[in-house]
Amino acid sequence: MYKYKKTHNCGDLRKNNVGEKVTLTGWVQRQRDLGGVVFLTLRDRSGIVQITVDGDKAPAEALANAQKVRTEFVLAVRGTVTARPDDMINPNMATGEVDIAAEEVVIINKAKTTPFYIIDGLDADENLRLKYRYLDLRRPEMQKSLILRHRVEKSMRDYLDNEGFLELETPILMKSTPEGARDYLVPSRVSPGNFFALPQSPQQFKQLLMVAGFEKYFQIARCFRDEDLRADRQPEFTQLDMEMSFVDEEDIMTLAENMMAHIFKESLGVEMQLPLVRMTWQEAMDNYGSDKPDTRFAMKFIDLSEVVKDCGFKVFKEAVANGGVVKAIVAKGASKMSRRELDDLTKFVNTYGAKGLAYFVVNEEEIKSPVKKFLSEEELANILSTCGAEVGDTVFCVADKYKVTCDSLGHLRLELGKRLGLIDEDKHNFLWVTEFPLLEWDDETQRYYAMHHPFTAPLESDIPLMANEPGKVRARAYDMVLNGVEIGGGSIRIHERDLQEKMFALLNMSEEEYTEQFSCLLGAFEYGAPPHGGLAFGVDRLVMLMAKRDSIRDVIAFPKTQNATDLMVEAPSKVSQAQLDELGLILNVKEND
RNA sequence: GGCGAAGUAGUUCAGUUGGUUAGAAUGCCAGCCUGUCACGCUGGAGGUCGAGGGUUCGAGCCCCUUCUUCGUCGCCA
Repeated sequence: MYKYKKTHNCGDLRKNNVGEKVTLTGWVQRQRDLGGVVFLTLRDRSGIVQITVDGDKAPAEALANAQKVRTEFVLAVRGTVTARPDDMINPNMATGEVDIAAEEVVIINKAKTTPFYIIDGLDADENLRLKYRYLDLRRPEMQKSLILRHRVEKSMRDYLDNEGFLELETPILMKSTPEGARDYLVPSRVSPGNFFALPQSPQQFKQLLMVAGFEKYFQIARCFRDEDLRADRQPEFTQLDMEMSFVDEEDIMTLAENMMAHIFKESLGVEMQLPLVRMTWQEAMDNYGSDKPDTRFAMKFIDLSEVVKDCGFKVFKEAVANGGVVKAIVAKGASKMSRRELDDLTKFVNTYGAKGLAYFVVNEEEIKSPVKKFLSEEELANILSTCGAEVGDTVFCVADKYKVTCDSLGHLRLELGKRLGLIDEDKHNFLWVTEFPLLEWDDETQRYYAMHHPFTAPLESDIPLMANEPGKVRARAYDMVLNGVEIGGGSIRIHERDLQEKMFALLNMSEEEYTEQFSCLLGAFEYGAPPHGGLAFGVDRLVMLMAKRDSIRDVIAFPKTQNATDLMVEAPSKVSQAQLDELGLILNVKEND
C-alpha cells in the first residue's frame, strides 16, 4: 500500500473526529507562517481543513518542512484531530471546528506558482483557464460541478437499469449523411478517398437495435457536430440516448419524467411535481414566441392583429394585410426605462429580423410612444385595454410575419425578464412541448426540412395532409424544457418502409438519394420492425442548469474554445506528410502570411 | 461569414487631451514574527502595453491589418 495512504478526507473532519490519529494527503491552499507556528490549509476533493504545526509540540522537522511549503505543494500530513477553542472556530469553513495538530509533514511534490488562483469565483481569462485546465479543475466549484455530473449520470444508469434498459454501445466511426448538421469526417486509410463520419447522434443505430429486438436501449453517448459554438453548444457533447419498442408518446414521456424526478431527487435532493405541464408547439409559439418557453415568469404574448388590422398605423395594418401578425407583451413597471434603453431594445429585436419595435410607455399623465401620432385616441385606448396595460407599464409590439414576430418578441420577452428581475433563479420549471410541425419550409432552398429528423412519425390523423398540405402535418414529437432550455427531445419513429419513403420524398430526396443514404434502415424496416420511439437528453445542458452555471464548458472537464480548439493539448494540429500520404490526402489550404 | 466586448507586471485591473522613468492591489522572493484563518510588519524583484505596420518631434492612448478569448446573429435535421 502507498506509504502515505490517507485515512480521512480533508473536508469530512468534524468535531466527532477529535482525538483521532489521521493521515491526510492533498494540495496546500495556503500557508501562514507566524514564526514559531505554521498554519496550513490542505485541500482535497472533499474540502479544506487547517493543519497546525506548533513549534513547541511538533518535531523540528515538521516545522522546518511546513515553513518550506508553498501554495499548491502536494503534502502528506500525519497528526491528531483537535477541537478548536470556542473563540477560534472558523464559521466560514465546514471543518472550522477542528484543527489537525501535525506530527509529520511530508512534501511529496513541489509546485510552481500557478498562473491563476485556485479559488472559487475566479474571474481569470478563459484563455488561461483552458490552457491550464488541470489547474482550473482543482477549483472547488469546478470539482463540485463534475462530481454533480457523475451523480447525474449514475442516477440515469441506475434508473434505466432498474427499468430493464440495456446500455449498448454504437459505433463512433459511421457513415456521413449530408442532411442536418455538418459532419466531422475521418479519412479511411484502408479505403483511400473514403471517409467515416462521427455520429451527430446514434439515431439510426438505436432504431436498428429496436429492429434487432432489444426493446429498451440507452447509452450515454458522445455526439459530434461541426457547427459554430455557443455558451451552450460544443462540437462534441453528451446525450443520454434512449429508445423503446411497443410504446407510444405517453409511455415515453411518463418514463422520461419519472427518470428526471429520480435524477433531481438523487443528485440535488429536489422533489419534482409530476406529471409535467404539457403545451403544444402552437400554444408555446402563440404565447411565448418560443418552442422552449421559460415559464418562470408570465409576460405572455397578446395578439393585437384583430384590434389593429384597420388602424391608422400603416406598419400594423400592412403586417396583418400581408398575412403577418401584430403581437404585444406588457412589461410591468418598465415605464422608467430611458430612451437609450428603449433604443437598445429596438436594436435587440433587429437582430432577430424584426424591422422595428413599437412601444407605449404608460405614465400617470400621458402615453409616450413614437407611433402615437398615427393612431386615433380610440385606437390607442383599444390597444392598451386589450393588453391590460396599467400606469407604470410599457407595452412592446412587433408587427411582422408570424415567425419573425414570435422569434423577436420571444427573445425580447426573455431579455425583459432578465432586466426587470422577473426570473426566480431557484425555480425548476419543467414542461413538455408536443405536436411539433413535422416539416419546416425553407425559403432559400425552396423546400421542406424535417424539423426534428426525417425518421419522426407524423400524427396518424395528419397523414392525409402529407399529400397536399405537408406544412400542416404535426409530428409525434416532444421536447422536455427546463427553464427555457431544451434539455431533451424525441419522437415516435416511422417503422414502415412506405411511410418512411413518403417522408423522404417530402424532403425533396429522390429514390436514388434516399436509397444511397438510408438503404440499411429502409431494408431493416422490411424484416419486422416493431413500432418504436425514444428520446435524447442533453447531459451537458442538464448538468449546467442543475449546477446553475452559464456555460456548458463549466460542466465539461476538457471543453473546446469558440474556434473548436483545445488550448490545453493544442488540438487540432498539423500532421506529417507521411500521414497524409498514407491517407491519400492532398491539402489545399490558404495559409495566412 | 456578420455584429459586439476584451487583450497593459505571474494574476485582476487603472492609465486623463498623444508628453518625464507605465501605476495599484494581490501574488512572488528575502528577512522578522508562537494562534493565524484573505495573518501581520519591513524590504526587494517583476512589463515585447497580444502581434505587425502607419501617422507624429513623441503612441499603452490615434489609424490600418492581424491573432487570441468571450457573447451573439446566421448556422446547429
